[in-house]
Amino acid sequence: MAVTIKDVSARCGLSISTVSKAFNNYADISAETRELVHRTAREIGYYPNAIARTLKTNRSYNLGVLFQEERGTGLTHSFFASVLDAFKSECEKHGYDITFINHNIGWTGMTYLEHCRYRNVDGVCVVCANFYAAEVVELVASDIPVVTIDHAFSNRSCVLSENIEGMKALVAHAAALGHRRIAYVHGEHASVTENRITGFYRGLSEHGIEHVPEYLLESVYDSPEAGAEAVRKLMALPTPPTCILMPDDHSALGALSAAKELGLRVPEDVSIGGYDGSRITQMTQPRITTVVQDAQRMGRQAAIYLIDRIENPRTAGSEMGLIPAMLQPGESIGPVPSQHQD
Amino acid sequence: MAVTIKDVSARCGLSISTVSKAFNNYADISAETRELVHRTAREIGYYPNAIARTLKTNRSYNLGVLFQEERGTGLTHSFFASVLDAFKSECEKHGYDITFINHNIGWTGMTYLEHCRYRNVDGVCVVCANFYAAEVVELVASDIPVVTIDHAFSNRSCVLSENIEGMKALVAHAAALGHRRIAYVHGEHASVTENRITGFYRGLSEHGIEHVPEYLLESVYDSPEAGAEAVRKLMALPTPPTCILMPDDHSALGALSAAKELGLRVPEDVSIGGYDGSRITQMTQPRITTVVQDAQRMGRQAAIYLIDRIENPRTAGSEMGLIPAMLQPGESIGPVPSQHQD
DNA sequence: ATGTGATTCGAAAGCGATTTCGGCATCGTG
DNA sequence: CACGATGCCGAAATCGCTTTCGAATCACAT
Repeated sequence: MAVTIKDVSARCGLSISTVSKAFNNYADISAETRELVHRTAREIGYYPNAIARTLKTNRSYNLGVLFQEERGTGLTHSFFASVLDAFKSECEKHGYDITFINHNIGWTGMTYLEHCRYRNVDGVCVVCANFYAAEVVELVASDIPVVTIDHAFSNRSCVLSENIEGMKALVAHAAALGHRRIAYVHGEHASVTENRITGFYRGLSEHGIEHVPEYLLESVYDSPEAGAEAVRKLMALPTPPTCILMPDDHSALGALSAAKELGLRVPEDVSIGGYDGSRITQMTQPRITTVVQDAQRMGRQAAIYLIDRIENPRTAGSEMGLIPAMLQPGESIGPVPSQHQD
Repeated sequence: MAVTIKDVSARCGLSISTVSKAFNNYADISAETRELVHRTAREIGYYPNAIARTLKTNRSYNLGVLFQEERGTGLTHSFFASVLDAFKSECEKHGYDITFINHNIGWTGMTYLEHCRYRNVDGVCVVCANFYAAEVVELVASDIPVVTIDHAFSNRSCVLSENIEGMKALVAHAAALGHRRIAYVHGEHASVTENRITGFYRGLSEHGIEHVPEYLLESVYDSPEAGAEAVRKLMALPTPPTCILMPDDHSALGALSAAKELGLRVPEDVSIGGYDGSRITQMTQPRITTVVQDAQRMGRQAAIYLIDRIENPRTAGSEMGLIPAMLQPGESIGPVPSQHQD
């Protein structure tokens, strides 16, 4: 069915080896024969079969992408979808395809690492997984080139969003508008979360605001419902916060609707902050004040690091890309209500 | 580096063939040796290499996914991301991995079909492409099993959302609330669009509403900005509509903010309808009345059809899955304002 | 003993490519 | 004219696995 190298060799009366070498730009092929080979290849629609080539060369031009699976939201998470999209585009530019890595393929109980070997991927991008899981650690510690996003392993390349600075900027913005009772609803345990909490603390102290333990609440990323619940709890405190920073934009949406249920106007009665900078923040009323993470750049950078590591195993070291996050003021964080100023 | 079948054969003193046959459940292997092979395989961490197996059997257990690329929004489109997510999960259950198919891989100008052959995919799911493009037609007409989503080719399996019924239900909902000046802002040319327009017309006529040409406007899917612009145009008409149905939920968001800019309350002054049933519709104020498309089920069904076709090439015919869409009432479509009733 | 059938295993070819190494012209040079 | 150098190409091994077909063994009936 498919046209193979044999067809090309037969058609131009050359050996298989010669055709192969013509395709791989070997020096011992004359310009004319190289031209002949390429021409006839084009005529009969020949492309070297990636599978056969991989078997022989051990280079698949295929990259693995590891997405979290414990929670359902893999691809549907807009931030990670953007990262993946950019990663994919950049990979394609360099001739790499991508495949998802998982650990429940078929009946077999393959680990992530085993799945990678099974498919012969040249490298893996760990996008959003539980970085503390044994299986992930095993993969990262293996000889397969790895790049991680939003988590740093020693001796491996990674791309990080500037979470500390981003969070500090958000707190500074709120403080500049007079807020001193600032609450932070954070997501689950992860590097990202730790860094944002650090940024939150630093932001507070830089503006001489002392931290109230009740104002730090754990919630779940990307869950409007959990976000709404957190807001209800906070507003039920004896002295509720005047500004609530949420783990992400979807949670902020949940916060907005919780506020409405409570009869509170945003930002007149309470201010709400988001994180991520997803498109929806610009379409809500009020527009959500958020911190934009440059997902496109993160995905692109990850691809560049990974491919560099694959193609230049000696020279390429483990790089760490810090991608700046930018405050995007909306209307959901406003001046502190006067009766609340202290 | 990697452990091969040879290692297993050496370790248990059996030939390579025997090990292979033990793994593939051949009948001429005794229960004891089969057990021995599996045990030692487990001990030294052996998994058959997918690449080598593919080369020999011409079955890659790899499925291609074709996403639109002309516009940037591939993975970031929430509806398609959901479809893909479900497709992926179902495939993994059956032991298939998935790879993205595109036509600008590296420097080579491969067509979609060539890319599929290059990677030896067992089948392809065309999710959101320009179904009229020559390249796509070529792929669909080839011998590679194909399933399409939201577009039907003769003699190929497909999964369709019930767009006509969905749209009719939406119109009926608006009509029941007294609306007779109903506008429809539709997306670009595509089967989906045609069907929804058909549903729109039918809905109107079923309720004895005559169609006003100015009330049918073309916009772009998933573009709040374009949606907002369409709303501005509609509301500038001599007799503006009382209810505007948008191509999707994101566009509906754009419509909401356009209405706000115009000083119109939703739904008191004008009603807005969405489509898709994405999560955000439940978190806006007002909540958006929309039609839920069961993206999960669509993706799952596509995977089932495709794998069936691959694994049972004789018996499996070309199936057509119609997935019902369901009206999800929110608050953005309300009763017609009294001064507008005619 | 011999033949028969069932059971279990191994040798070897081959999937489509890459890559080493050697062969054969051709050519310049002493 | 001989000889080594150079340029160009092909034979064959190989990657890790599947699968056909024949061989070996054993039991059992003849």
